[in-house]
Amino acid sequence: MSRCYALVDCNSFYASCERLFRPDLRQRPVIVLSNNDGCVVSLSREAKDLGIPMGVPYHQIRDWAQQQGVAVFSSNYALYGDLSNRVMRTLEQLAPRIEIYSIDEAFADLGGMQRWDLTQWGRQVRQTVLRHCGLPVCVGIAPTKTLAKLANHVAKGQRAQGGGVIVWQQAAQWQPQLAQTEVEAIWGIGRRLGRQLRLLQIDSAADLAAAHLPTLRKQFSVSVERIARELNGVACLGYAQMPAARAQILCSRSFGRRLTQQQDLAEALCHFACQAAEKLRAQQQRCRELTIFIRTHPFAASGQTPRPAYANQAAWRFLEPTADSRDLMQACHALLASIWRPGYQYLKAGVILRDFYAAGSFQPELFVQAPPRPRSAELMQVIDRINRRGGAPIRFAGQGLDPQWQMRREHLSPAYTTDWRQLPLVTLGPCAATLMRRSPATENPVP
DNA sequence: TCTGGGGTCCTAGGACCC
DNA sequence: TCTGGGGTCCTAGGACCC
Repeated sequence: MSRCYALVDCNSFYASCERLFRPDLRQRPVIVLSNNDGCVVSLSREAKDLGIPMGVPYHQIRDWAQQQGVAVFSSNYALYGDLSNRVMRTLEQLAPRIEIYSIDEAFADLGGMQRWDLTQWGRQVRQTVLRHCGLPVCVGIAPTKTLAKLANHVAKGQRAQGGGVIVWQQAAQWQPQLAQTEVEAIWGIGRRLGRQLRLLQIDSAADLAAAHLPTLRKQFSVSVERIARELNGVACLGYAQMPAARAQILCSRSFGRRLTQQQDLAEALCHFACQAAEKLRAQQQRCRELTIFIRTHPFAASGQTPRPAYANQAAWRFLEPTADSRDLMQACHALLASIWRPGYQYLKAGVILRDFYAAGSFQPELFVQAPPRPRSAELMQVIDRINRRGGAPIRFAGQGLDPQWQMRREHLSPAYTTDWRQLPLVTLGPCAATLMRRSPATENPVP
């Protein structure tokens, strides 16, 4: 049976989320910043039209953006994560099965639905998600994931004409588009590969589709060969309904300000370790390896006022797999002591967990068994349950009481959908409903 | 002063084994 | 004249994605 994939992708996802509870921003340019208010990572249509580039450091455009009346937001992952869930639950009702690919997009498996009016199906998806979640999406449908991605990209460009849905079932439908698509615009071809492909006169998606497959594999990799096949309608990328358990878990942050004390770094690392442990337990696993890394500013040595730069990492192997936050924190302390160097201004640190085992699946060596922590699993379970409920979380003293490394989020919007205290208020006027929200500072409703 | 965080997949090369 | 070869496993690093 031939395959058929739909890619459903939210338009300007973070910016759209911010706008959802701020109808006053509906026609205004909106941008969302990365952690620490570093770079621009999401732009509304109006902000793109102003020419703000994706990924630009915010400080480079701050004053200008203010003059242009751009609404600026810090990343609010509590809000985006919750709205993403609502979108995915909605899609599950509209498709036989979906594969969640990222926070704002999902593939739907439409195999067996080829005789349907797929354009009509795509329109229904757009309408339903808009009605249930208030978020605009575009839909691309094609026989392979790579083509569905491209169809979605085209649909985004055409949505002004009332479209937003592109369906390709025959090669004649997608071939004209391949000729117009730059090779770097293909899913899986980045800047580096693009440059190398262009050296071989492969400039467009059509060129890649027509390229000699064994040469592609030899000169690049099997991944590039697969992309070329997919552009010809031959599905190489399978469908994964269940998200595979993560093979590694990484928790890291750039700090809101530089850290110079070992104790502050230790607290940050312990905090990341506890976050990572929570994710590990959520996927019912234990890990045998923990890596920490610390580093100064990457541009420290080359900046205007050069500072000494330092980066290092170290790994710990547990005798037996563990998911106990206390084991991970102990390892963090030991590892930090081995790579800590005084006299540097540290900007970033992180914890990586690897080498996972399901509980009970590990054969310990006969004579080297770690002394078990009594009732470890039960304790962690209770902590996770309490922390999932929201409100004040349970934390370990090692995470610190007054973190010195909190990130900068000067433009954070309320947690409209995940915190009772920040719920938006709606007051009904004589003619129209006006959306209100509480000001966190005063608890008074403000428009 | 100011440049994110969290992932995956693939390959090359070294260690080790028989 | 001339030092085996083939296989597996692991890790580091590169490239990509959102």
